[in-house]
Amino acid sequence: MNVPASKSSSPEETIHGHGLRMTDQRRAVFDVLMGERDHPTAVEVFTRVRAKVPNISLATVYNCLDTLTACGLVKTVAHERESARYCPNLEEHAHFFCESCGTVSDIPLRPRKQPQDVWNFPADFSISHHEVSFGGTCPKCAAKAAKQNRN
Amino acid sequence: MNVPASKSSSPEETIHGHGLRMTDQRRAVFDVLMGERDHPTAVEVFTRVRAKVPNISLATVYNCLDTLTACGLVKTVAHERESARYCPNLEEHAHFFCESCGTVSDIPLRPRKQPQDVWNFPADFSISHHEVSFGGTCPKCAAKAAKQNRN
DNA sequence: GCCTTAACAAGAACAATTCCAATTTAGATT
DNA sequence: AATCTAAATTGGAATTGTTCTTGTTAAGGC
Repeated sequence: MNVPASKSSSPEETIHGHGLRMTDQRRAVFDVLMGERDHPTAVEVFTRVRAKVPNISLATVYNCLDTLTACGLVKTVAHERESARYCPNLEEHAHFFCESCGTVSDIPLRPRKQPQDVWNFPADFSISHHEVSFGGTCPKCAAKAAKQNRN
Repeated sequence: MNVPASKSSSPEETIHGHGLRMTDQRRAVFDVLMGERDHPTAVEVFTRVRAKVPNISLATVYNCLDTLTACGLVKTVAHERESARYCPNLEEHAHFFCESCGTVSDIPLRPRKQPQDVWNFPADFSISHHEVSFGGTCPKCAAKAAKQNRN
């Protein structure tokens, strides 16, 4: 269960490639994530999906998120033990959490760079994945704060 | 509550500098973390501390860990929504989680390097902190696996 | 159209952490 | 040294986010 979803194939194909079915619920959960790419929590996905699939249960949302993640269509984002968030951006990237407004932004990796350029791994560590999250103030909130201070 | 503990001063001084007291419990929790620097969870700290302070409660361990963290004597380590771990290494560093044996290793930042060298932040993001965690196989487990494969 | 298995729904269970109210303690003040 | 006050600790209850369980529904191959 670690086959990356090739960007060309549809989510249906990817899911079928894992021997699983594309159901209304999975489709709706995926569409919600693709529709508003703001890194919602499971509960946020749940409330949004209900607009389309009114009888879906929270357990099913969790199941769908898990299977989408297992198929490599979605990434799970963890930050400081807050509730998990979900992200359909499959490019390598880090996350920035604005402490003032709570928004989460994707931060792309620079081309041809890798974490080992900055962190000094003793020899023979074999890295299979990394999760990088930043906290601070986003440009919007920084601007707002600057305006306040001017008065 | 964001004054870094200067390395020269004792934990007592640092705690007093925050207007707080050094109690037996806080001392014991701190000593446990300094004694075996393996990134224990709160419950692991709890069981270890009980050897010294048999009546300490788990709630107090959580309280102590919080105050030590607030005073900058200890860092909280989060990884993929597992239980929090605690670390008395105040140098800037990332963490490596071995998926095979579960050990956590500190990975130092290279001198004069910073995360922005690798991740491409749009202008005006003001970063106040970052948390970086890697998953993979540690040298010990890699060696073990290689040995197995040789047979 | 039937049958097997995957997927779903609803709620119970769970684990980690936080909260709360009552008691104890540290240490400043007399 | 006794007293006082705020801070710290305790134990248990409560909360939160997530997973598990059991019965029901629905796909898709035959």
